[in-house]
Amino acid sequence: MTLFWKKGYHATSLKDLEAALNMKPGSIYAAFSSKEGLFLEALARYYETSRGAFAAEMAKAGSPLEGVAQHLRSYADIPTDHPRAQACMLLKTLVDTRATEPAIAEKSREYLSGMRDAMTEVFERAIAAGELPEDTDPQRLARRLQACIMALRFELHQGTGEADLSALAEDMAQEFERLRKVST
Amino acid sequence: MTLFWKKGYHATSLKDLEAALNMKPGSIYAAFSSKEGLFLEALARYYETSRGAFAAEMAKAGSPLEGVAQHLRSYADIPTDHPRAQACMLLKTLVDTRATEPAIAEKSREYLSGMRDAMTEVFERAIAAGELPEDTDPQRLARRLQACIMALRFELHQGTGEADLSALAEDMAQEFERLRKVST
DNA sequence: TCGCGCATTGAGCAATCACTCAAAGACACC
DNA sequence: GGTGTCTTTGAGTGATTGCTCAATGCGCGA
Repeated sequence: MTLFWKKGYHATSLKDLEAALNMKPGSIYAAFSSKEGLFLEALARYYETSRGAFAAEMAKAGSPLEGVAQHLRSYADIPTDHPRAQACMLLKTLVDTRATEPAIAEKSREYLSGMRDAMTEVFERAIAAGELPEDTDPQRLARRLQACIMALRFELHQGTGEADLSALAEDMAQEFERLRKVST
Repeated sequence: MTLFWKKGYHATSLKDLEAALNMKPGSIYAAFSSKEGLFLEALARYYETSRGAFAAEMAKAGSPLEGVAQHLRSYADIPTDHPRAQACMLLKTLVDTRATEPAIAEKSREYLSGMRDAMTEVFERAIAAGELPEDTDPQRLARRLQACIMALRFELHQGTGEADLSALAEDMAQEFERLRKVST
């Protein structure tokens, strides 16, 4: 997964995979049936761990909106040489495969939508808890949050310095905090 | 340029390029010396026309901040089947080549920084015109604007429907309009 | 110890990759 | 028409691609 994430589907060769998995081609094909099959399993693993980690982070937070703001700010703390300091694998994959590998691209879209669902739930909880007004559209906010996360991760990918990155994360976090209903 | 933009550096083969340019391999190498050379020229063209178009759009707008908001909203009007209805070529390139083609990745970063400079100028004009407070940081706003544009274009890439897209663009546009200094 | 079922091996497949170069063609000037 | 210069041509280069399969190794019950 790490290798595919770093190099992308097209730029990763079977030679690379043999070395990374310490398996010979025959074994790889016995287990995954094709490069595409192996990639799809790596992508599924990425999706599941990402979604799980997001849910866990939200559960730990003091409130839904606090969790969102905290999550956005957390991207500023990732060191530039960390393996997570690059674009979201779902974004990379969709960009890499949309024109050439429709099956993989479709899965990416599906997973992106799944992540958005997890975000929608957070905003629904915020509404239920009275943190956001009743007439808030949670799906719309989820898309906005996802847009922020994609952009932040792409900044990581670019290698943007910590100061600029935390300024951007701060702006985004405040954008969501400003939505908080003034307690009545 | 269109072909490279659509398929990316790795997924575009010389065969594809021969067909698109209607040139035989020999002529291509006489003119561009390598696939990388040809790609870099395509990327330079993308950068120059993008930057030019952005500057022209800003010049036409009633005020700097109006221009920014209008530009963001304009992404919602791009039809899904349009060639521009995909991620920014600079983003795609950086994502595609960071791990494998350092020279190309570096050029992408340079161009992204150049685009950000153009955006910084717009916010500087907004400050000079009294549209934004004197203590505003134009570079910080530029990075925020670029983040929004990257995210919007990636939504286009995903194939997000017009309704969701214009809702997102609207949220982003208002975010910048809200910065406007209340006239004193 | 033997035989059986299953996983692993890695040389090698056809296809494709980016790229080269000797030969033919195109064009301007006299 | 002839000559010199520059461009275009496309078959062919070796390397690499994703992938196959007969041969071998291994673990386990009898």
